[in-house]
Amino acid sequence: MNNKEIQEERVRGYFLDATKNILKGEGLKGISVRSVAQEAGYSFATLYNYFKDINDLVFLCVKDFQQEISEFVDTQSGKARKPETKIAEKTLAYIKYFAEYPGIFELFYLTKAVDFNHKKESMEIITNSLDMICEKEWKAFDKGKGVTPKEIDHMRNLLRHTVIGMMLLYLNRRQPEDYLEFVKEAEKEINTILKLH
Amino acid sequence: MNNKEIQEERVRGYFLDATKNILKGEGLKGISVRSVAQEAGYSFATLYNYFKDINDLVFLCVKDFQQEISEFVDTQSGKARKPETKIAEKTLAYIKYFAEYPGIFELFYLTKAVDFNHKKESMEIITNSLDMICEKEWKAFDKGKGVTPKEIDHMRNLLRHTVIGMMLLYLNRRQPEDYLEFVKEAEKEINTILKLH
DNA sequence: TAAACATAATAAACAATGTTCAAATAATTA
DNA sequence: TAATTATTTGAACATTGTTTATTATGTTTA
Repeated sequence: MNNKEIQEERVRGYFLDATKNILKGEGLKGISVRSVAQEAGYSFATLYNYFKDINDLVFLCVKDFQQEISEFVDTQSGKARKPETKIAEKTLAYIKYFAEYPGIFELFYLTKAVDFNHKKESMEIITNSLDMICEKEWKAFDKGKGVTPKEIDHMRNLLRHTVIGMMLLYLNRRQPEDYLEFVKEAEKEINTILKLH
Repeated sequence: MNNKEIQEERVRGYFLDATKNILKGEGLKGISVRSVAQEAGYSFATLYNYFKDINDLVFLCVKDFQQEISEFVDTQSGKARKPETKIAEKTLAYIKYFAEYPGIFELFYLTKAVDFNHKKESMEIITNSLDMICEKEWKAFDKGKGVTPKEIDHMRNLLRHTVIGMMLLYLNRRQPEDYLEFVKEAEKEINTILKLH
């Protein structure tokens, strides 16, 4: 990478950081060509020298956020016991992350697919987001006797759908209204799906 | 209701119908003050004589759509057998409705709560949408022996969350890509939750 | 009937948004 | 230093939601 590329990459980073800050704070409603550029310290027109459009910039954040979520989940979940228990812990941490940053949930799950245009990579990161977080544990679960791979596949799908549905209703429809109640309900549903008691 | 009120109600109806048509066709992206007014046959400014703003108008559609969904589900689901079977059938029909009209899913579940402003009624219709559709069957289920009310409550929550999560991923993230596969997966998850085999 | 009034519909105007492009500025090179 | 290249930017345009003053229409009253 030559000097020019290094410098370009730096400027791109300023815009990316600005976008991430706004998303974590105000969410998508705070994002505009002008607000991002101001936060980055450039004119709004400069943005178009480094990114195709504002969507392009927003969806480039997906990768970084998935990384951040992964790290957050690791700090939250305890030391290894049964894989199912670990999956339950990680999934709950996953939920708590999005409850803290609703703007990132919005970006991951509530933006329309058509806005992604040709950002197939970001799309796939999101689709597999939770599964990737628990990848190791699902594999370990698979090795343990008594559950067929098909059943595990089914559990993983069910878990993903339930978690996303719960978050959607809580973050977008205020149901349940109370955070603690939300977490309690989430624990209960996760445990049911994973057959933990 | 005097003549004036009747006529006002009629004009409101024209705008409402226009909005519903656009939502069923193009979805929220097709909605604008100008497009709705054009479809209704009025100037865009006229809209503000009858509705607070464009959001007001859009959220007034919720009630009508919930009614329409309810009727659709009734035509789709067969004659009564076990309540659980009926719930499964109705839930699948519910899913199929939204798969046909993604714009209405968008309106029901993907719009931000803050946009609802003071439209608490629309909000509650949505929150209880699926539960209302299957209300009778859940009650019948409750009367059948062998399942506690608490367990039923839990099943209802789990079903709601899973269904919404599935629809979100299919309609917003194209996962699974294929409609038939989506329906098959939905059936499987619904049956698991309702303990049907 | 004609003037005064009330109501309904609208056009004009404004602010905020995304985007493009030519001009201005900064950096590099001969 | 002058010329060239690269980067940054302001001006401009289209589209959006919303407000407000004006027009058009119908009704009431002197």
